[in-house]
Amino acid sequence: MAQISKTRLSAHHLRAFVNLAELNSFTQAAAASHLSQPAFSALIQTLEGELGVRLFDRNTRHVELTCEGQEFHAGACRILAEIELALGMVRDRMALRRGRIALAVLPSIAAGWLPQVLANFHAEFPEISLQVFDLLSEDCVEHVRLGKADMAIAAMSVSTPQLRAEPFQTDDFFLVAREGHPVLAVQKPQPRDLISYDFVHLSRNSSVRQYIDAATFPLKMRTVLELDQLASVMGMVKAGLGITIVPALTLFHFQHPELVTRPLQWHGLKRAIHLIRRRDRELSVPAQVFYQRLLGHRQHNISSASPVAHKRKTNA
Amino acid sequence: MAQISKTRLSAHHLRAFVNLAELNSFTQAAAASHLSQPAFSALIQTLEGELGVRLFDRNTRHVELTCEGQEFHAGACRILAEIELALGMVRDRMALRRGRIALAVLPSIAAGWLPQVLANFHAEFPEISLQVFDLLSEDCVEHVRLGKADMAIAAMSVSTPQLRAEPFQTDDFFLVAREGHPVLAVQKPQPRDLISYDFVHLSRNSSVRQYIDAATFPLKMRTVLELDQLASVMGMVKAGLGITIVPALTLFHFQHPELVTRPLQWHGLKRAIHLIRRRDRELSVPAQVFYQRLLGHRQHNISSASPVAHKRKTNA
DNA sequence: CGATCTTACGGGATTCGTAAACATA
DNA sequence: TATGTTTACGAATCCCGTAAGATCG
Repeated sequence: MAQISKTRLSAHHLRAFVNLAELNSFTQAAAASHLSQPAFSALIQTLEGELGVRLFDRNTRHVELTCEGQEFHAGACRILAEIELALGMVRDRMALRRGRIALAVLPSIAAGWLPQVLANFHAEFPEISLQVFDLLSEDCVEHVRLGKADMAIAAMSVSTPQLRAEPFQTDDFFLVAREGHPVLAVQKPQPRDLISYDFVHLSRNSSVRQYIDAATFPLKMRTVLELDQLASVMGMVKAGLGITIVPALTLFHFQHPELVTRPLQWHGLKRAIHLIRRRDRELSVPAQVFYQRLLGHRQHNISSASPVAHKRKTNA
Repeated sequence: MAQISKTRLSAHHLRAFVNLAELNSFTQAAAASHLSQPAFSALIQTLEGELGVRLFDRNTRHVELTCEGQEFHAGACRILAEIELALGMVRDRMALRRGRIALAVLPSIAAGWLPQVLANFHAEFPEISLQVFDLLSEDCVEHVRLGKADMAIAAMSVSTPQLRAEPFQTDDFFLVAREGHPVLAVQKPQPRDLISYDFVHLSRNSSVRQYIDAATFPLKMRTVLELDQLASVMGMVKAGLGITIVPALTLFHFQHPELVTRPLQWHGLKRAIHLIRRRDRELSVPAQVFYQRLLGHRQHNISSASPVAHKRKTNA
């Protein structure tokens, strides 16, 4: 019914009505409604006018619900309850007592520093359900584009009408070799220092590999093996099949007594990790808060978290 | 919570919000809400301000609910539904105050069980004025067709574009004879057991008579007298001029110590009483309530009310 | 007469519509 | 550029509080 749009019916009216129905006194109900008594009286009259029914039988000594008033009282209580409920749910969301966050992140991040951030967040807001998609960069972005994830952390930048990327952290590359490998004798190895050694690489379509190929161009590495999984690469390097180059964020794969890592400072060999969001969609309240937590952890990640874990080894 | 009294939340706001949530366009939703578009825009902003959450992600090309907005949408719909409900109930109750019901019913019903139903209804809703037309079935239907009556209870079924009939109750036929009449010696009289006795009948154009003639075909009754009024038939039977057959609903005419009634179970000898209404016109609220009362009384009428009243006599 | 509801009236906030500015595909 | 949203602003309305009036026990 279009009736309702016409009906100037507010929660205020309903609360006042219920107060009067339960207190049976204009004076008391007015006080309970934080209104002057005449204003309250007018309000009840307005309500009766809107409904077209007299809701109270009243004189100066007695106030009592009419038949229609009783009928409406039940309805008014239910309406107010529904309002409380709806408002409560919204408030809960704002207070982070409800909600859901979906993230799409690189596997290296999902397995690296993210768990700690998630754990902290979950400890603080246990009612927020969390979902993580660990995907390669392209798929991360796609998840955001399709709305499956609120935001993504990926090793690429996107700037489209739909998506917005902001720099989040940078990721330096490290040389990894088996302990005692001759390449470790070189203090600050450059591309030309490495071409004589056998390499174990990630497969040619990985973004990491493309960074490396670009940075060493036009030199050719001696690739003895290409693999898809970093864990496999680690095994091969440990077995002495060759050396490899990987980003800092993946170094946790290579934490092993027999392996040594060395930072590489080659021109252009630096991954840019971006935080990607949709332009047209505001982050949900929980996601906004989580986003702040992410930014708070960023500093640690770049300079300390991963590299620190290996300082021990690189200096060894 | 005192929160609500503070919250300036009206049905107007909710309806506007729901319109926008469902139309996904400020312009269209503003029209649907009978507001100018800027006013509508401001209204949504007010609502968002009240709740403290952004409810819509929007730009000039796209409007879409946020996560929190979806949550609130469900709540808003429920609230509006409750409002509709409460308003409807009040309006219904109001209608019951100053209403009017017009019925067209068979004389046998008007004099039989209807008075009790009317009396109960009138006690419950004294402000409703009642009108009863006691007419033969055809005229009952005609009164409904012409709008003179809200509904009819008649011994016929009609199914036209205008009228709708629904089965209401069935009406068995009874043999009536003066006490000591030889026909009473027969236990379960069939048509052939009756043709040797004199009959007092209703006139040939009455629907009751047509039922009887059809059920006894091709046998011929020995009709000594035809009358228009059941009361007259009763007098004749009591005087010993003959026996007769009448529907159960009319038996109250024959409650007399000198008369005996016997149920007849002949094939096809059973009146179907229908409740007839116009298809194009919804029953008024009072009429709807009365209709419910009718249905409530129906069971009694069929199996107990009339027959029970005569069990005493038939067993005598 | 006294407690309580209703009416009268002025100030202040809210809401509306028109017109112009702004944004995005 | 064209469509659609937001901002600006004046006018009408609504709402509230104070003060006076009316009513019933």
